[in-house]
Amino acid sequence: MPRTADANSALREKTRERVLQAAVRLFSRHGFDGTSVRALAQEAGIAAGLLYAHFESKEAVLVALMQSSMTDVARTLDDADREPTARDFVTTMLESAVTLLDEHRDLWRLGYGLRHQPEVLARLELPLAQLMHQFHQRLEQALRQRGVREPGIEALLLFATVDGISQQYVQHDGDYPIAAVIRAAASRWPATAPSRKRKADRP
Amino acid sequence: MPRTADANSALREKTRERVLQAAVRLFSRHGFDGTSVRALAQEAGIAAGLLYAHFESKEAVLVALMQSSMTDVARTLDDADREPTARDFVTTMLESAVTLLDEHRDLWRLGYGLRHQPEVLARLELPLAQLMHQFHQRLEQALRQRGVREPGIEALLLFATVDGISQQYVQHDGDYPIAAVIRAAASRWPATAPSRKRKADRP
Amino acid sequence: MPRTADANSALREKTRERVLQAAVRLFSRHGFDGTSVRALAQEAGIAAGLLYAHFESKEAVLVALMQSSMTDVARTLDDADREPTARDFVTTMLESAVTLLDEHRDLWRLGYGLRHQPEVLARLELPLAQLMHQFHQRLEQALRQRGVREPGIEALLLFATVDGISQQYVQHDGDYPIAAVIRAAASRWPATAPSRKRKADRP
Amino acid sequence: MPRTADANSALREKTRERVLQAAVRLFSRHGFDGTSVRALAQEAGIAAGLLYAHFESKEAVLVALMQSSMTDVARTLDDADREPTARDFVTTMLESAVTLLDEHRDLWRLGYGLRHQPEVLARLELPLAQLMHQFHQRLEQALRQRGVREPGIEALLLFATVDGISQQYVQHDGDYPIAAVIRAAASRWPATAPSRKRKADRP
DNA sequence: AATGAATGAGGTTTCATTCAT
DNA sequence: AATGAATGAAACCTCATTCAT
Repeated sequence: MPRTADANSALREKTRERVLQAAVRLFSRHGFDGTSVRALAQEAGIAAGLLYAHFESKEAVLVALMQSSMTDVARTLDDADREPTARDFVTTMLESAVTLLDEHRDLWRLGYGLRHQPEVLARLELPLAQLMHQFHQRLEQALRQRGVREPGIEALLLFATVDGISQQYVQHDGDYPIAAVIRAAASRWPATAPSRKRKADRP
Repeated sequence: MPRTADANSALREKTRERVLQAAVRLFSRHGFDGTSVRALAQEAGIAAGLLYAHFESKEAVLVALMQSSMTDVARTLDDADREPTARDFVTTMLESAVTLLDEHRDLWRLGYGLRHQPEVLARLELPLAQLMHQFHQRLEQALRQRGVREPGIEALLLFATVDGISQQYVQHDGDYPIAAVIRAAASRWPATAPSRKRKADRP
Repeated sequence: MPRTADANSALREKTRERVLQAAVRLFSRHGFDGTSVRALAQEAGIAAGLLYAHFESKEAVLVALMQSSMTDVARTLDDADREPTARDFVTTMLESAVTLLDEHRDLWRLGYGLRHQPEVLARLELPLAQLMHQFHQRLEQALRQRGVREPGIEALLLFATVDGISQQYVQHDGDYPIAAVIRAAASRWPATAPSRKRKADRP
Repeated sequence: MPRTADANSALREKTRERVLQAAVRLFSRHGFDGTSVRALAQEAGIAAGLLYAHFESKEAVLVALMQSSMTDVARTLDDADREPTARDFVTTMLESAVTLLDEHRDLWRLGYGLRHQPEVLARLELPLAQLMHQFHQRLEQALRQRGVREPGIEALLLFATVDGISQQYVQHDGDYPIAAVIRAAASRWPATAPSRKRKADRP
């Protein structure tokens, strides 16, 4: 009689997870092309062939990885959106980003490396541009609601700042005075809540 | 009968240049591993074998490329250093960076892609960390001289901001309100010159 | 509690049969190497591993198939042997062959494909040459008994003709005027029964 | 300075030819799938990689082979078409076929093996059905001109006979009384030239 | 009897690099 | 300086087969 369906399912999940974890580690260090499937399988502790029972191709592993990273992004905004003032918003967003980076440092390093290769991105069919657009929209809206003038431009600047700080933080790998930098960055934004006018309460 | 030494030398230089230009284009689009020597030679209009008369290896082409990009960075600082106030310093540095990016967009894309792969960087023997350290030192010094408090932290923030804006600018490929973003970014920095105290004129 | 031995045995037989049928279909279309065990198992509706409870290897499936086809051949001769004249003998043999081909078209296609690869045949250990020799012997004997002169040569010709017609018939897959061709082929052979002389009754 | 264009061209041609010859030998013995590219290259005396400078894929080698074999077929008909009577036509066609088979025995063995695998043929995009149709048309026309009644059916029979004899001949590899079989086969066809009526000279 | 996860050898193909000319 | 045929290592992936359950 076969293994129980449950046992099988657990087995599959475990292996899949090991592959993904090995992939983050190796891809982020040696690059996607610099990581052979054999090396990947070895790091995951499985036979090379088995990888293809879980992923269609080496590329599919990368795609799975990046997709999981893309859903993570929105969280920083969700966290920040609870703050009333622009300054707190920025602070929280940066702190949330740092938490994220601490958890998934390698995954993000990988993403940063991929971002600037259009043909590669196209092959992976990741909706990156679309995601960034949505992110910017939400940023602009958040800043407008907190009384920031020129929220479109300011959103771009904030995005760039968060992105820049994040990359520096990831790159310095430990010895980066992130708290102080966050404080300095946030101090550039107004600490006062906007006068309580929203769409709804116009006279 | 041999060509004159001069003519030969000029030919060499021309071919070398064509290879480098082809390399920026292809590496930045398809990645280093995604570009075959054959494709590179074809794009440069030469036979594959000839490439090895000019470069030791495919990797050496990449190294030559990155080195040329690294020397460029200092220019933004040189330009900015002539400005008296922090705000003008930031403005000029960003404007200078944009000029640089306009000229060498692909080269920078390539660099951004490489930056986060430690093992790859190690193989290329590029003194990236060292360069970034120097750059930070100069930034800190520049800010201190212009009366900025906590110049160490502020230098980090400025670096991150310039880096973030640059990447966004490169990535948006044309439709980025760079002037407005620069203005917004610079507006965060003091517009007044420091009281005229330099090293020399302490009592 | 175990199933009864009978039920088990019937199950085994059914599964085995399904595998064989799936194998004819797939092997004949995609070739032996072009058919994976996985695909074979799927077509048979069983798990890949189970195949090995019924056959030693993928090759063993092929061997079983070909053996079953080889025993079939003799039937055409058995059928034809009842006819008194050479012409009827040929007619019946061809008609019997057509019946066989209609029943096992794919199996024969498969066999035709294998026939000309000596090293493959050797690996399968099919006594093909031996079988063809026996077949030829019986043909020669049959023709001699029906008064055909040079029965050895004529047997070769008859064999070739039956073989050629059979392959054309299989290949045309439906639109082949087989009846007319059989008539034309048979018309080449004498329609008279031999005078009732056998070995024994020479003076 | 590069090799002369001529020298290069000769080099290429030589290598290509060696690959093709190695391919006939190996494919015909072990089958297409049973022959690895490595084995093929070794038999051809070249490095495995070089094969791909001459052929797009292993499959392309097979296609090149089969194409060359297909042009050969028409020759047997050209030869036979010079004969005035049906019997001589058949004799010459068979003799011509034998010459062909002697020259390209392995190539034809290969073809016979491929013929019955529809999906494989489809992938190779060989116009086999079309070719066989043309061949049949020419046969029918030839027989009609030589006064054979029911030339359509007779052409099919002749085709099958030639095909059958050819395969037997190839398969017996030496010890086949081909001359006698040809004589026996041809004796079935009328030895008289048709009364000299052609389309044009009807009253 | 039956399942399907797992293995690891071997398949085709690509590619950086060398070398004869 | 320049060519492109040739090499051979290594890449990705498939597959027959085994094995725990």
